[in-house]
Amino acid sequence: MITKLQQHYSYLFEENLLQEIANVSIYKKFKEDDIIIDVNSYMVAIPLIISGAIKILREDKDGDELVLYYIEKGDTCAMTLSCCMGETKSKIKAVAETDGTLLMIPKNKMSEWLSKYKSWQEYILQSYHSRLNEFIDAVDSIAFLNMNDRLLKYLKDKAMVIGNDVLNVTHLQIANDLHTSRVVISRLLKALEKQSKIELRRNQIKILEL
DNA sequence: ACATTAAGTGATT
DNA sequence: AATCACTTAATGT
Repeated sequence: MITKLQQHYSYLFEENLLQEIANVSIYKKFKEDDIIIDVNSYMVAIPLIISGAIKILREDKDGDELVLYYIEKGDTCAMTLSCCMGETKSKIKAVAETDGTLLMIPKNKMSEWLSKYKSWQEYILQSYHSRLNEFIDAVDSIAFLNMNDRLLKYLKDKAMVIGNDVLNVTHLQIANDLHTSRVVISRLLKALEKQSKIELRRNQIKILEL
């Protein structure tokens, strides 16, 4: 496992820290659509993603969802970090976008390393920084962008995290992620197809140019 | 052949 | 942009 760590994280962390991570963390595999973190769950460990992608979404009391952003290898979940610090419940839900693997780091270690390792401290800070930016983007797209632009961003993000421009999703799934109705998505997608930006098939969308 | 699910469309608010 | 009502197309049993 230490070798896998070195492959993906050696550019981020010093050798001692890598070794310590390897010693205390738990290696986990996850499959597409697995729920990594659910709302209102207490965090006992923070995830460090080795491979695959996870989407972070907000869920209201009716179970309506809204995708905030994606995290990939080398990322961690800033929400979890803040939950670990404050002993609060998770306010978000994390669902696996693809199959992948991650490390769970016990939360007591995470604060211990903050003072012990400079690289860890920088990583956590930088992680907060980038998540906050993505969060602002998400807010922007809801507040200022029309549905068409949100859909474009969604398709782009999705293609990027799975590293493929053929997406296997239904219009209904997209509608749920963007918190709108299927009919709206179908119409917008149809319009995009007419502009030769995408190609539509059942359960599949191929991205030509965005 | 029939049922189910995904997608397309016009009309209305 | 959302909702309704309805049609059409694809897919599974």
